[in-house]
Order: sequence, then C-alpha cells, then structure tokens
Amino acid sequence: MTVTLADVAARARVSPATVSRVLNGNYPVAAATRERVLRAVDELDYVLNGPASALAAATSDLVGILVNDIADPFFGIMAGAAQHAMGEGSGRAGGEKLAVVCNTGGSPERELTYLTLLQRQRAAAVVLTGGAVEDAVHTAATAAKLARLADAGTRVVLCGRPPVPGAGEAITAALTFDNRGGGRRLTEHLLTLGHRRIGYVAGPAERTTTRHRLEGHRAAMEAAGLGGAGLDRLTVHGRYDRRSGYDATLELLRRAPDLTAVVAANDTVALGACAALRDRGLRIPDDISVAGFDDLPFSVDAVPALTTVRLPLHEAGARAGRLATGTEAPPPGGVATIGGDLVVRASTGRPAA
Amino acid sequence: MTVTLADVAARARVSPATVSRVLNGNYPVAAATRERVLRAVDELDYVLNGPASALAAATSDLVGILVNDIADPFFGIMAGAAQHAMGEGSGRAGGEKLAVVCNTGGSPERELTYLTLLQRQRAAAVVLTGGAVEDAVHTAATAAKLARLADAGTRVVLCGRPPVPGAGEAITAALTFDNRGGGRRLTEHLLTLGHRRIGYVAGPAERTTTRHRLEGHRAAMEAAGLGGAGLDRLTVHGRYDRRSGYDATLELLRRAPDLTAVVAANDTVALGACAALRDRGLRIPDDISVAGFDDLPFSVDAVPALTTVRLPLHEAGARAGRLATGTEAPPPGGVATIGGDLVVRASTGRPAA
DNA sequence: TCACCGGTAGAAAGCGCTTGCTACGACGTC
DNA sequence: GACGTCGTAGCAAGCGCTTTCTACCGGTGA
Repeated sequence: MTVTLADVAARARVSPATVSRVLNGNYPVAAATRERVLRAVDELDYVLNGPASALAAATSDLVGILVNDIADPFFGIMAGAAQHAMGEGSGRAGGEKLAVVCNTGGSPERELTYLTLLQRQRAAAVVLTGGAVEDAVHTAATAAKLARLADAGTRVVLCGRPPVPGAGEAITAALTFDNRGGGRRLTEHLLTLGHRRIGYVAGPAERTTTRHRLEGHRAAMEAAGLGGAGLDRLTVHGRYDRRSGYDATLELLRRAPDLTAVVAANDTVALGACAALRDRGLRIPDDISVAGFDDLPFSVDAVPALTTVRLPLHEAGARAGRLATGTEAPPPGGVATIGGDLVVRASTGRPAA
Repeated sequence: MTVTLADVAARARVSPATVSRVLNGNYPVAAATRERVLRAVDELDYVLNGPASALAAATSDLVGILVNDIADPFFGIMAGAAQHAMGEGSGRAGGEKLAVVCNTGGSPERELTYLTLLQRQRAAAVVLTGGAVEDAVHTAATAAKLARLADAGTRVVLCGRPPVPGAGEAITAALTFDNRGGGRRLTEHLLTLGHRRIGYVAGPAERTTTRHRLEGHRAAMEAAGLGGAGLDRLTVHGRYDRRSGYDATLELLRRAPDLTAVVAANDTVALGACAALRDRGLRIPDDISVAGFDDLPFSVDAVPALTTVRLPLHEAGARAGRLATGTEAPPPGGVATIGGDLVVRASTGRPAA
C-alpha cells in the first residue's frame, strides 16, 4: 500500500542503502545515481517514514516549544519566531525540523506531560518559554526531566525563563528577560513623574516572572523611600489576563481610592486595569496613570496608548530557535539576559495635583 | 545507556511482550504481573520509545494543528481549545496525544511542508484551521496531500475552513464558519442604523475567509439597493493585521471622505481602522462607525467597544479536537456550519446626519 | 603490467517495539 | 480420568530505515 524505501530502490534499480544515502545527503553518491533515485522518489511520491528513520538513526527532527498560553500573543510571537528561525536553519533539503508548539496552560503537570511526550518522541530539542512555577516539587521534577532529556541528546533551551535550579548541566542555553530591571525602570518613570501612591496588579504569586517584575517595582519604591508594609496593601495578585486585571484594579481602588498610578503585570492586565478605571469614571492619564509590560502589538493601539516595557520577543524567540537547532552557539556560560526598553506613551502622566 | 522495554522485562521477570501489553492495556494481563511490570517501569524510569512504537504499530500519537498565524489569538484560541479537548479524550493512561501546533504563516508552501512532515511522522490526525488560499494549483496540491494522509489512516479535520474542493473523501469532518451570513448581518446592522456609505477593509484577496465575509457584506448592500460598481471603490484589501487595517482605512478615506461607516475584515484590522480614523480626527461612533469580526477578547476592551460578529472559536476548536481524536462522531455529511452572532457594542451608531 | 587507491554501491545487521500464534497450566465437564 | 476451555505469558517475525563493513571498478604510479 504505502511506498517504502525499497520500492524506490527497486524503481531506481539501486539498493535501499543508496536511496537512504541520497535522501540524507551525507555520503557520496554519483550524480547520475542520485538523479535516478530522486526521479523515482518523485514518481512514486515517496515520503520517508519518520518513525522508522528516527528509530534506525536514533534521532528525530521534532522540536517542541512549550508555552503557557497559546492564545496569548506574548507566547505566540516567541513561538512563531522560533518556529520560523528553525525553518531557515538547515541548508539541506530534507533537513526540515518539525517545530511544534505545546500549550501547557500554565500547568506544571501538563508541562511535565509534554516533556515526557517529547522525550518519548526523542525530540531533537525542547524550548521552554515563559516564567516557571516556583514550587520545590515541580522544580525538582522539571530539573530531573530536563536532565534525562539532555542526556538522551535533546537540546534544551529556555526562552524568557530563568535557569532551572538544579538543571544547570542539562540546559543548552537560557535566554532570560530582565524582568526585574524592567519593572524597576517602569516604576522609576512613574516616580519621576511625581507619583507616590502607586498600585501594583501582579500576576500569579508563584511564578518567577511575577516575582521578578514585582521585585523591580519594589526596589524602585524602596529606593524612593516608599518601601515598607504599605507595599503589600497596594499589591494585588491575579492571573495574566484581562479579566483578572479588571478585578484586581477594582480591589486596588477599594483599598486605596487615592491611587495616582497603577502598574500592571503585563499589557493584557493593563488593558483590564484601564477598563476598570474607566468604569469607575477615572480618566487616563489625567486622573490616574497606567503602565503595562511586554509591549504587545495592541498596546500602541490602546486608548490612551500604553506606557510599557518593550521585550524583544521576536528576537528572543528567533534566537531560541537557532539555539535549538544548533545554528547559533550558546552564549558564554549558557545564560544570556535580555533587557527591556521603557516605552513611554500616553497612559502615564503627572499626577493630578 | 537508555532503558528499553527489554530492560523492564528483565527486571519484572517477564517477556518484553508482556511489558508491551501492560503498557498498552489492550490484552489481558494478570493483576500481579501488571503490578510487577509497572513497578519496574517506575523504578527504571522507563519512557517508551515513540518512534519504535510507531514503527511497529504503524500508528502514532501525534496530532498536528495547522494555523496561519500563531501570534493571532483567533488561531491561538482554537488551537488551545483543540489541544485541550484532546488531552481529555482518552481514558487510558498512556493514551496521551501529542497535540502540536504548526505555524504556516499563511503560506501555502509551508502548509504543504508541514503536511508532509506530519505525514512523515504518520500523524494520527491533522487539523487545518482558518481560511484557505484560493489558488487552483495549491488547492489541488493540498487536496492530493490530504488524500494521501487520509489513506495512510490520518484523520483530517477542518476547523473554520470550507471543505477542500476535490478532497471530499479524505476529510473526516469540516467545521466551517458562516462567514457569509455573519458578514451580511453585520452590514445589515449598519444599514438599519441608517448608514449608506460603508467602506470595507478586506483581508487578502485570495483567501476564502476574505471572500465569504466580503460576499456577505455585498449581499446586504445589494439587497439594500446599494450594489453596483461603487462597491469596488469602497473595498480595500490588505492583510489580517492591525497595520494593514490602518493603512487601508486611510486609503478608504482618501477614496471616499464622506464614509459614515467602516466594516473591517476582523477585529484586529478594526483596531487599526479605529486608530486611523482617530488620527484623522474622527470620533467613533459619532462621526463614523466601525465594525469588526470574530469578537476576540480585546474587542470588548477597545475604546469604544467593538461591534462585531462573535465566532465560537473555543467551541469550534474543542469540537475539532474531539473529532480529531475520534471522541466525537463527525456531523452528518461530514460538514457542519457554525454560525456567528452579531454583537452590537459602542463602536457603531447612527450616522451623523 | 601489477599492486594500490579513491570513489561508489550493496549486503546485512540491527534500532526498540508490537502482535499473531503457540504453549501451558488450571479448571470444569462428561 | 481424559479432554476441551479459558486465561496468561512467551516466541519470534517483522515494521522501514540507517550504517558499518565489504566489494567492486577504473585509474595511477612504480
């Protein structure tokens, strides 16, 4: 029924070995022979059997990209860039990688499940994007899983996620965002404008990204002499989505009606915050300033346009893709920190009085 | 080095066959034996070799989901839902599907490439989402490829894409959106409000989605006696992104400064349109109305909130996922049309005068 | 002219798993 | 007490490919 290597070989009047070599292009084959084989492949519409090939060669061309939320452009952009970068990668014809993205939904269990599935497929590489959950058990489990992947020859690259504690060896390269620095600069911007009562709508408490951004914010606040217990009251945790930003902002307003600025965990949350503030009759930035993080495409279109920290998601994703295919050498020490740029737009201004 | 089935068998003091059967759970194995095998699997931290298993069984647990743009929530939502639905699917332990999403970037070539790659992996199913490119050559190539996939046993399901001409047999199920009907109702809404000079910012000319939505729009216009050649002048094609919506709207305004409403190909484009109108000093909806399509999450947050056609992306994706895993029976005739609901919000109102 | 060599192609041994078929107790039945 | 029968487990033959090792051929330098 299905066409096999042997069929092609028969048609081209060569041995299966030769066909394999033509297809893999890593062994000298006379031009005339190659030609004949290629023609047979074409005529028979032959497609290599991936599993068989993977089994025999003990390698595969599958690359997994794990994301927390596939419906979130933050991940979509990185994943798309990574996938694209891999497509470019290999020069040789059949060398296509099957770059696939797996949606963990932010669940560490699903993350582990996907890692196992990829391990099962003997994936060539795995790219983990986004913040990690900070839970000792899961961190250890993840580290162990990554270690097993690594010594099965799978390349492991982290994109926008800090190095996994205890998995140092296993990781090919880690591209981490300077969330702390970005958070600090963002709040410094607000402080410079004259704000003193600044609320913070944070992401889920147990995520690294959440913690780092919040730490940056607090560092800035403390440096301005605004530290202390009050900060906790002005921080509300939630999910990284619009709805959560909306609710958290309402809660923030309830706790401190005299806020002059709200910093959101990311742009999506900031959008929710804006909606909440508007619904409360507050004008942005006249009555209250709002700032986001990430600079997703829609942020410039928000009304008013969002002040935020731009993360080079596209570049980071592309680089992760190249790292995963081995097209690019890992940074010295395996870890590279990627900074974010403060982008000041219309959603932040001087406080009212 | 790596643990194999045989190692597990040795440790559990049974034959490899028995281990395989325990793992696959499709053959009676005595409870005590099963127990022993499972313990060995655990102790050895054994992970099945996917390629080997796929080769021997001539099936795999890979399911591919093809999307046009992974950074676009329209696709992200469907893909996420599909992936999630597959996770639920199988009751049995090892029955996890590796649902992966592949980003074609809207390129028919890449789509074909991914289909080949999935065919090579002997994927269990393939889900194609989003509109197709209407090009005779590519349509034929796609139909042929789908046919080959189908008779290699791969389930093919279409989600938000019309049936592929010439691939009827090959397709397990097609879930198509009623883009035409939605487009018509949207424009009818505008007409009812009293608009007569309505511009249309369309998507790429050669896509089915674009054509269907536009046809719906025009059907409504013609029914209102507003058909004819003028329609072409009031239609500008572009990509399905914000930037394109911005530019196209400017062009539209240039052609017909007296427009009272703009219908956009989708919500993202509508956002760009809003930005352009605002930059031209027009107020929405006082000076001009704007409508989108899809009802993506951010649409309700736009200022003003976007009037649009809600597509049940989540449900469609989930259903596609179930269809792909065989959890749900295909609709009669293999094709189901999914309607969209008109959602009237603040971005549309009566024309100025 | 002959041994040797670079360049190509083939033979065959797996890669790790699944599964049809066989084997073998332990029962139940006539 | 002999013989089906049922429930379980093992044997062994591949699945389709890669790759090592071997073989062959025409040309070359001695």
